[in-house]
Amino acid sequence: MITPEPHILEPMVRRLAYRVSLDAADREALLALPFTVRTVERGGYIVREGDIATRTSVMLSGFSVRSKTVGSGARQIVSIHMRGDMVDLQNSLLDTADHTVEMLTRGRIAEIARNEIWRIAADRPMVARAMWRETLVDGSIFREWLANIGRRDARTRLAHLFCEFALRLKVAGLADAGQYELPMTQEQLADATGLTSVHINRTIRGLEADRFIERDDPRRIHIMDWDRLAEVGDFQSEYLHLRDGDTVIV
Amino acid sequence: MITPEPHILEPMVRRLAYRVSLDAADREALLALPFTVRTVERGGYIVREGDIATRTSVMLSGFSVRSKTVGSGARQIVSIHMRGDMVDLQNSLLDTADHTVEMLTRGRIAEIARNEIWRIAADRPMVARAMWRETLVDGSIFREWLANIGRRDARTRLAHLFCEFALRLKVAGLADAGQYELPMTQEQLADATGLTSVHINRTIRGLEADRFIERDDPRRIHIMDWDRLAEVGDFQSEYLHLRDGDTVIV
DNA sequence: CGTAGGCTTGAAAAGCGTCAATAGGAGTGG
DNA sequence: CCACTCCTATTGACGCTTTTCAAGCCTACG
Repeated sequence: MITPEPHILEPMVRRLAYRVSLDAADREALLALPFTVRTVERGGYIVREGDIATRTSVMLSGFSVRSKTVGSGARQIVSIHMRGDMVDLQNSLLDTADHTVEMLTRGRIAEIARNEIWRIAADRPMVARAMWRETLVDGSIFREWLANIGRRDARTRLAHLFCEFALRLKVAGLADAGQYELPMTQEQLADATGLTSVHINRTIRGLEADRFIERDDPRRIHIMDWDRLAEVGDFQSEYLHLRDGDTVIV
Repeated sequence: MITPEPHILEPMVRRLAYRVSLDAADREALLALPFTVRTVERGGYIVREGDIATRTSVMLSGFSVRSKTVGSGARQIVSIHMRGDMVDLQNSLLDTADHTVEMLTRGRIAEIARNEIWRIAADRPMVARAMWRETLVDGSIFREWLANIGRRDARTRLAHLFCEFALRLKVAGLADAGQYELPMTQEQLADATGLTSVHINRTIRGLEADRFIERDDPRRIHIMDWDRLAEVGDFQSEYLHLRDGDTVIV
């Protein structure tokens, strides 16, 4: 018996169909999009500040971050991307990229020309709707991050990020139970939370000391008790706009 | 001679046509959208967290802010809206609002049913494109705010906000030279920048002492020298995606 | 087996928050 | 028109969270 090879763009279709119902023709049209696959090393760039946007990149594997650099040289990570995310849908209508997208780990991306995206959006209303929805969820996450960085202390901020990670990984099918491998260094966690790596270290160790999480290896997070972690992280999953079953970790 | 009464939705059309070219038919279709006008008092709500989104509100006059409240009770303002902004385009595809929109000043809004927005977007590709672009610019501003709050110190953060305000007011035709009336209290500025009102006060006074700005009345900001303020605020206007002529204050 | 990147920890400093008190102005009711 | 209240702005004193600077350690990898 032969299992048919899954289509490379399958993660994108799965994502778009997550909360908008796409019919067979929609799915077929999506899978028929012309694309090129590229493997990018850890630290490699998908988009650089100032680039002219000509294509959208779909994450197939690995993790990437979108970041901005301020005048002092400090960096702020504004979003984290994983399998299924369409990384540059955001910028497809704007002239030049105002940020950088960089791989956190080695991974593969599928690049789709911008005009192909526009064409399918014009032809297939439900696909347009699904993509539109993705960007709105993105915006919702940006707003939550603003609240997180602007108004929560270090412990809450970090616990919140760990919760978000857990759910998004679960939805992307990349982690199951309450444990996962963090794809970020403590310095990157610092850039994502608006803290310093030293303070991230102390805060992680504090969460560990108080048994919210456990780590065998510095990057492997075990969530001891989802409810407790969500509480200390002031985490409510609504902003991720997930399906009901996906809003908690068992 | 009679000057024809300008149409109430004119500010919205002007905004949408700002960087996407809309033809006469597009404009007509936009102006033909059914709407209801509502005057909202200072402190009144346009959207409340948990509301089910059924309509989009176009700001006709006055100012509003979008905010989220965290567990500790602290509030984070995530965006500021003025004439021409379509406040709820963001949430039109998502189930329930994950934030609140509140008037900073008395003002008028035009409410348009969500399905009307969808209809015109489906019928008129360039209108869809213009609205899509608006939400992308919104996202770009969220990202800049994340960098601002996460990685800049209080003085830079506040100066940056003052610069953004100056340009947006100018583009909306609400302020001309380098001076404007701030529609926000210092406490609201604090909620927008992730600081406290006490520290905002000290920071404003510092900017004043060093002659970046002048104030006769606590709310009236005079920008002494745009280049200096932009420098201290680490402000580069690209993220607002304005037309070339609109990127500086005379 | 040496080097580099990431993690960890200590000590001290700085920026920003908290608490508290005062003052001015706008609106309100008598 | 005055007394009263509420809201906003302002300032001082103090304290705490987070940063900065610095050093040591571990592990992966060439």
